[in-house]
Amino acid sequence: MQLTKAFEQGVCVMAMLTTQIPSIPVASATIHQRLGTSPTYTQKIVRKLVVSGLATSVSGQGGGFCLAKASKEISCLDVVEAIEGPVVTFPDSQLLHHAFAHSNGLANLASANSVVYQTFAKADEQWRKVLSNVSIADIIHDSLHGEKLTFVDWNEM
Amino acid sequence: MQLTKAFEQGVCVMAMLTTQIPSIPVASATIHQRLGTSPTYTQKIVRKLVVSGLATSVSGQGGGFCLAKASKEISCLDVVEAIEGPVVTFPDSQLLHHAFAHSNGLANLASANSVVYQTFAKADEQWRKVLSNVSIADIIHDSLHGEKLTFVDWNEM
DNA sequence: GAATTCGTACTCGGATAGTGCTTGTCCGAGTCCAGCCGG
DNA sequence: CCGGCTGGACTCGGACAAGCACTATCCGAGTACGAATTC
Repeated sequence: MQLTKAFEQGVCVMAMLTTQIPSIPVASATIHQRLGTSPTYTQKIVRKLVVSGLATSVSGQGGGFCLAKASKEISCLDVVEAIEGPVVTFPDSQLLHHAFAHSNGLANLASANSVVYQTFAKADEQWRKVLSNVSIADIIHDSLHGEKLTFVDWNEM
Repeated sequence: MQLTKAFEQGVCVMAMLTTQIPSIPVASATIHQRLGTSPTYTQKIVRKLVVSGLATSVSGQGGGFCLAKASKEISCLDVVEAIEGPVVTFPDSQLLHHAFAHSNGLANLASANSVVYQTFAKADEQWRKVLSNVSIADIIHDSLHGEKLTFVDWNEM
């Protein structure tokens, strides 16, 4: 069970936007060139960040993408859910319910379905909790090992 | 991000084995008929439970599968890892590292890779912790709503 | 009547299709900016 | 001057193709048990 690689790209994009000089948007071309990824696919991923309200887009010449809010206001979980949608690990196709609904004597086993569902819901909740307590700013800060953050213009590099 | 449907089948199998009269193995045919799933694929899933030490197999006529140990000694996490293998949610293909390793001034951003990795490792750990505290016996018990567990022979039903 | 053979029922495990989601491409449409006119 | 055209650079967003992991099938091999066979 893994997140998709699209999420990994999403994290990279957020890192670029965070370290970008705030007044200058990062162009789509700049992003996929730096990441070495597919131009159009990466564009779609960035678009998800925009739709989720983590980034803003600027059309036209000199356009691109900017961070929508302070990086300390954006958690890892926000990025996960922007790219992957809501996280529900138990693939509830009601198999337990269907398997045991018509069994003599043990028909109550059918309700194991919701018991399992709720157990995984709790586990998911804990997973989300950890990620919601770590912001993009925290990630950047911890990466720099005390070095001071300097904004750059990725378009120029 | 979801577990596979194979896992859901695995849970159903464990539920059957737990409620089966301990001295009689459950035949492979019995399992896939009750679940309404693919015979051969379900067989492969059960096999994974055997390899992981959650179930035992009996060859030959009258053969089938039994629980390898008491159901209260088997956690949800055991079943997850038997079917899915170890759970690592961050798909670490070193994209962050490669993207920023050769950037002027911000090369330290490359180490964000391991920071993110460890963040997700913590989240995964919490997820596992919840599941390891819930046993198959707990699931069965909570499903029965106070009704007493009666063992049956699924082969006969 | 006991050992051997045989048949049946079952699991083991690899090779190999089918399917659906992730990944990637293409293209038309919309938007913004800058420079070029014409009044 | 300055207001409106025009072209280029860019994002928007859907339709569609490719790749890969999950799902599913098939088949040969191994194993246990019981019944028939043989001496």
